Amino acid sequence: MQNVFAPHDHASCTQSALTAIEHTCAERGLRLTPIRRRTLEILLAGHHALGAYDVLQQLSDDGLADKPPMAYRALKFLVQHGFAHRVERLNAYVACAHPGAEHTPALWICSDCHKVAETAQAAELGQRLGQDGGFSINTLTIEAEGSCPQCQNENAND
Amino acid sequence: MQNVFAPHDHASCTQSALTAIEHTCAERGLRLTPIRRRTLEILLAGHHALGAYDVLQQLSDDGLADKPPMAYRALKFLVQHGFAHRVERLNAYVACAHPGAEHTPALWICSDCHKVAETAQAAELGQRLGQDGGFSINTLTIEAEGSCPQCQNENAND
DNA sequence: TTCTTAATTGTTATGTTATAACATATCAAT
DNA sequence: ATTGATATGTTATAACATAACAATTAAGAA
Repeated sequence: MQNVFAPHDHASCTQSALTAIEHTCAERGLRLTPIRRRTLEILLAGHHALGAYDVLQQLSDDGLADKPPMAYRALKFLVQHGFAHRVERLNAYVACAHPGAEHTPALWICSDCHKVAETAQAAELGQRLGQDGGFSINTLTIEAEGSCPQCQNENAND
Repeated sequence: MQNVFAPHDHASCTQSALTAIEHTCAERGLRLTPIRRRTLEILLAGHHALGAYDVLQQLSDDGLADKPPMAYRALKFLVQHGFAHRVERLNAYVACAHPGAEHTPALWICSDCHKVAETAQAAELGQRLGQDGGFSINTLTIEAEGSCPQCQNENAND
C-alpha cells in the first residue's frame, strides 16, 4: 500500500507493470491490442481511479476510440484478466498493482489525494466471514475510503 | 444472515423493523414523512435490493412521488440514518436489518435468489486491515456476491 | 395567533454511467 | 482461400444520479 501513496519511481513502477502484463498476455495467448494497451497505459499513468468516459476521452485524443462501448470493452478485458480493478464506490477503474497474481484485492481510496491503493489479504478474510453463515462467496468487494498515511501527515500541519 | 435467506415470518420481520425505526426517529427528532415511510416500507417488503427507479415507480403508483429526486432524497434520508444501505455493486438499496444500531455492515448478495443479507462484524475487521498500512478508514464497503445457504441446497438437487 | 426560519417537497433540466444490438474488419489455423 | 473466432466500429438508448431553483409545510419564537 505504501509505495502507491508515497513518492516513488513511478516510471519504473509503470514499466514493470506493463512488462509483467505483456508477459502474462503472451503466456496466456491474450491479445493486448492497441486500444487495450493504451487503456492500460492510461490507467497506469497515475494511481488514480478513472471513469470510463475519462479513459474514452484520452483514447479519443489519441485517435484510438471514440465511442463508449470501445472504452468499456477495453476496461472489461483488463478487469477480466486481473490487469485492472473496478472501484465500485467510484464507478471507476484503476490499474492493478499485482498483475498476473490471482487475488481478491482490498482497495484503499484516499479522499484527499484521490489515489487508490490495493492490498491482497482480502480473500481468506472473506472466506472466514462467509463461513459463519454458510454463504459461498463468488466475488468479494472490499473498499475503504479515508485518509492515506501521507495525507494524514500533511493535514497534521494545519 | 440466516433469517433473511431462510423462510421466516416476514410480516413480523417487517413490522418490528418499522417499529424500531419509528422509535429511533421519535428519539432523534427525525421526521418519517409519508414519502420516507413508504420508501422504507417498499424496501422492507422483501429482502431484495431495489434501484432508485424501482422505488420511484412504486411511490408513483401510490401517488406519493413521481420525479427522480424525490426517490433519491427519501433513500438518502434512510441511508444517512442507518435505516437502509446502499449496495454499491448493484447501484441499489436494501432495508437495514439492524436499524438504529451503529454499524458497518457486510452485505451478502445471493446471485440466485437475489436476496441481500447483512452482518455486522465488518468494522473491527476494517480497522485491522487498515492498521498495517497506516490508512485511516472513514467508511468501509464489504460486499460479497455468491450463493446463499438455501440456494446451495436447492441447486444440489440438480 | 402570526411571524420567522428551516426542512421538505415539487419541478425542470441535464449530467453521468453503461449496454444492447448489429455491422464490419482482422487474426489464426487449416 | 476459407472459415470460425475475436475484436472493433456504430447507432441508439437504457439506467443511474444530481444541480438548481420554486413552492409548501412544520415547528418554535414573539
